[in-house]
Amino acid sequence: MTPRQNRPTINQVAAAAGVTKSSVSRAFTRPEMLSPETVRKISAAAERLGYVPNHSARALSTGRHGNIALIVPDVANPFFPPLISAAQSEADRFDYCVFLGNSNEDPGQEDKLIGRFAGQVEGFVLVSSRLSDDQIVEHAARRPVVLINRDVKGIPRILIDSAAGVAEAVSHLATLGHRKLVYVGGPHGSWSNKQRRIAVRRAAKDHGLEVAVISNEFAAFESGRKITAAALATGATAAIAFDDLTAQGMLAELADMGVAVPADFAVVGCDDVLGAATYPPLTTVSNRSVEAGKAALNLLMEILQNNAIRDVRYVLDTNLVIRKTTGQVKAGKRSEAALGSDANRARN
Amino acid sequence: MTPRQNRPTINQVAAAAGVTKSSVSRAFTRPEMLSPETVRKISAAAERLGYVPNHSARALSTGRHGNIALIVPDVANPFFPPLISAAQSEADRFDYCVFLGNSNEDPGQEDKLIGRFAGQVEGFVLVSSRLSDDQIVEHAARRPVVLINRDVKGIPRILIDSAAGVAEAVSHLATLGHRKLVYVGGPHGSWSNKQRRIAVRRAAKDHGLEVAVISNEFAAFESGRKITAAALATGATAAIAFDDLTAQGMLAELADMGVAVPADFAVVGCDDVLGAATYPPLTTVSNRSVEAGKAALNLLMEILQNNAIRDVRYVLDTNLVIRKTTGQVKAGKRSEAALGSDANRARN
DNA sequence: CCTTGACATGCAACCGGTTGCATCTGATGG
DNA sequence: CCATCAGATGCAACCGGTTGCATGTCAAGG
Repeated sequence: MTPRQNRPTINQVAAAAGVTKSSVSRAFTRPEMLSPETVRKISAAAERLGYVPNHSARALSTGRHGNIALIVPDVANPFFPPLISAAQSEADRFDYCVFLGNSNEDPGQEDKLIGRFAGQVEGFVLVSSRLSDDQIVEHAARRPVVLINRDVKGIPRILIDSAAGVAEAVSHLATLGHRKLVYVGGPHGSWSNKQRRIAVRRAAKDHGLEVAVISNEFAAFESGRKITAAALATGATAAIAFDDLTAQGMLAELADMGVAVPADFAVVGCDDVLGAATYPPLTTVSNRSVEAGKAALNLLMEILQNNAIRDVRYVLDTNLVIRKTTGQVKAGKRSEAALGSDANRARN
Repeated sequence: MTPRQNRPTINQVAAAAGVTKSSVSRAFTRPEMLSPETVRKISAAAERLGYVPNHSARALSTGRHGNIALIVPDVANPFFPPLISAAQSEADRFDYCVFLGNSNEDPGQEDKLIGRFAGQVEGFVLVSSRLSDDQIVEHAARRPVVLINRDVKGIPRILIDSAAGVAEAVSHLATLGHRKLVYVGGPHGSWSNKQRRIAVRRAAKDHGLEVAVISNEFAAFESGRKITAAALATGATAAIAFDDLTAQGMLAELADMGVAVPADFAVVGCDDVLGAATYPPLTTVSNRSVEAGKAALNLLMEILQNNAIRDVRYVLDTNLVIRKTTGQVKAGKRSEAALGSDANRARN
């Protein structure tokens, strides 16, 4: 019933080469233990038969699977694919296979996926995990875990520090004459969101700017559109959005409303996932997701090799990429900042 | 040395429940063979110990891994993530884990990935595979394979028929008064590219339009920009691009060149991956990638269950989504069509 | 020439499940 | 009351590798 393909086994190779299976096994894993001639003989036989070691059998006896799992909240969010791709290329260098999990922003789903993968991976990379700190610690106790954009003490983590870029954005807007900003937030469980919100507040304070905060659970084009009216109602003359998608949605909505960007309202995105592909090209905070993916994988590999978890906290800096959605405030706009702040739904 | 976690094994559960491991095994796989009371006893013991069956051990003895592999040419191309996400959700329903492979448009890499995965998956979904037909047939002989956007006889396949949408686009452009079109191509090995090119040619013939074809190996924003001058030089008044990314690049370049869209030049994309997010919002051919991903997975699951490969060829229709990058040809433009066709680099 | 030890290879147990067959029990029917 | 049989459970082999230890060989050293 089971559609077992008749792939040759180690025994068949052994028979063909006139040795025992121990030698065949060693020819593949520790050839230096064998005489060169034996290795050659075995390789030839293996080649001839088309032998490929059985992954499950090997995993069963060694406990190492040669697999890792990468879990992201939303594959379709353009922030993640380049990261996924980079992580995968790195894994490839180490001959590891990558399971991809899509938690769909749902902690329950994320937890379930981890459970499903747990039996056949050596470690996890959790990107922008939506789990609680406790859950993460618990999982990390079982298997090596590396986090990206999540700051949990004791768990190795790669953090993209958008704070620096966001601060630059605020400073840039201040220089352009803006007096009141609105920060349009992102998902609740997101470490990046919290970090950006705090960075906006702090930098604004340094520059003596007013800040309104609007929360917006789902980061996407459509929700960016929806939130735009509320953003305008705060009386701010510029918005810093949680991410480029949100910003892009705002641009579309602003265009439909006849609000000129950047003349009447400035917009800054975050993560630079759209490049110069928006209209007008979006001023945004740079993105280090490729490096983050690469670094996370290398870190995980190192941990797996040394079998020792170091408390690493690796921070990647960002900076502002100025394009065309920010500009000098119009003369009349500054005074309006004082009005209409009742639409704020500030969170801390 | 091996960091084997001390997860409880079937033997420990057996001991705790006072039965043999056969019964524990059956309690999980064929509970109807056991008395309800025994099942209850075993479940309780398993629960208490936190027992989870070992995936590798199970795979070793049954030959089924509960894994499948999904291979795409470029994770970062926005066409694929929604498909990946959809396939994953479906896999989840069947308790399957998904390996993701990124071939980076390279047949060699794709082949290598398949080899790496082969030992631990029950089947493959190859999306827009860049392998040769022979290679695909060869792999399909070993493991069940389902193709998306690749038409190989005898291999189950899901095809997104953009031909219908493309034909609609040509007809739409003809109605608007265009007399000469240019098709801006995509990757060589791409079935979709071939299909679209043929569809453009055929529909253009039906409507008595002239067609130039420009090839453009890598489908992306930047290459879309680069190809724009050549596209204009053909003397066409409208372009149909292999995909939205290419079209978006063309829009950016046209804007920089001061060519008004759609007044001076019309652009049609393909795959509708950008939604209304370009400026102007892009007229494009609809996309069925989510359905394709879902269908491919269900097909694969069916094949795995029935252990019989049917020669399925499942076609998903598309249609034109008219937005703002196509419009009536300006009076003076029609006559220009006859000129400047020396820049054509037509391929068949 | 015998001892010693390094090196190459074989032996057999083990990893953690699954499964065909044997065994045991108790109920059913003649 | 015994033969029969179905249902529940145990036994042991097997899946395909890895690895600690034993064995065998051969060259160098005393």
